[in-house]
Amino acid sequence: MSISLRPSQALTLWHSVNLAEVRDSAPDLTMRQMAILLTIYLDPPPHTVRGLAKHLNVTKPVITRALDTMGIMKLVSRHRDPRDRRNVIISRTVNGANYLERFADNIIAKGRELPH
Amino acid sequence: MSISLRPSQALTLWHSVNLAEVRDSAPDLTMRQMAILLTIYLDPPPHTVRGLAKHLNVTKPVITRALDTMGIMKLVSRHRDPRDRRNVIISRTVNGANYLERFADNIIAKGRELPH
DNA sequence: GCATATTGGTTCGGTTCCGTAACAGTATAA
DNA sequence: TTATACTGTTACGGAACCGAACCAATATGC
Repeated sequence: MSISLRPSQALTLWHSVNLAEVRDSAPDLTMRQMAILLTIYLDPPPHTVRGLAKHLNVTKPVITRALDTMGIMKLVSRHRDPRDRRNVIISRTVNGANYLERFADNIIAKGRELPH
Repeated sequence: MSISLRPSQALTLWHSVNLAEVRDSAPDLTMRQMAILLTIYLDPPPHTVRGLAKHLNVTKPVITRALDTMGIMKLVSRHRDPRDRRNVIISRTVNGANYLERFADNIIAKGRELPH
């Protein structure tokens, strides 16, 4: 069940969601941070630093720092892989799931309000 | 003709578009810059620095700096209002219209590919 | 055991962005 | 004319982010 948009609708949808994020100026996420968070929640685990870096086409420190920030926000959690202790497995949290649930609701609401 | 999305679809759509932006690492725009650009192209003119700052709930220098950057990228243009030379009128460019057209096409394509 | 490879993290100098405050130019009103 | 208000820009110190290079810990192959 794909969705069908006209160009002005696509831009208006993007604009509405974006504007809401910018306006309330809560400690919001960078585009990269958001991409990382969504990858963790939408793509099948396990997720590692190296894997995420390759997937997003960015360097490792970008992932490490983003995980630091989002870890403090309790949006993701990290722990060592017991089977190969070099790896760090990144996993979801209840808080992160709630955050994305609210974000999705926001997108849905803006989509519903789209003009002709 | 509003659109209807389920939460997983909303997040997948956002993720796909976001990921494409992050990946190609072209000199991409900040969330704020994107919000400004879309406001200029979607809301009726005229657009001023002060008006945009109020609309986005940010300070004036944020707008000035974003316009500097996007001016260099030729996405927007600035000129003094001849009727009140204190005002700066921000207007669209062909290059900016093309940029947003491609961006909209990207959103539409990702929406079309959405799974059930 | 020992050399090598792999993984995540940290350090470094540099760049960009931020908000506050001060500033220059323009309009308005007395 | 002169004082005041308004608009956009610039300075400034601080914070966040960037990629390259390096480091510590762990695994693998001989």
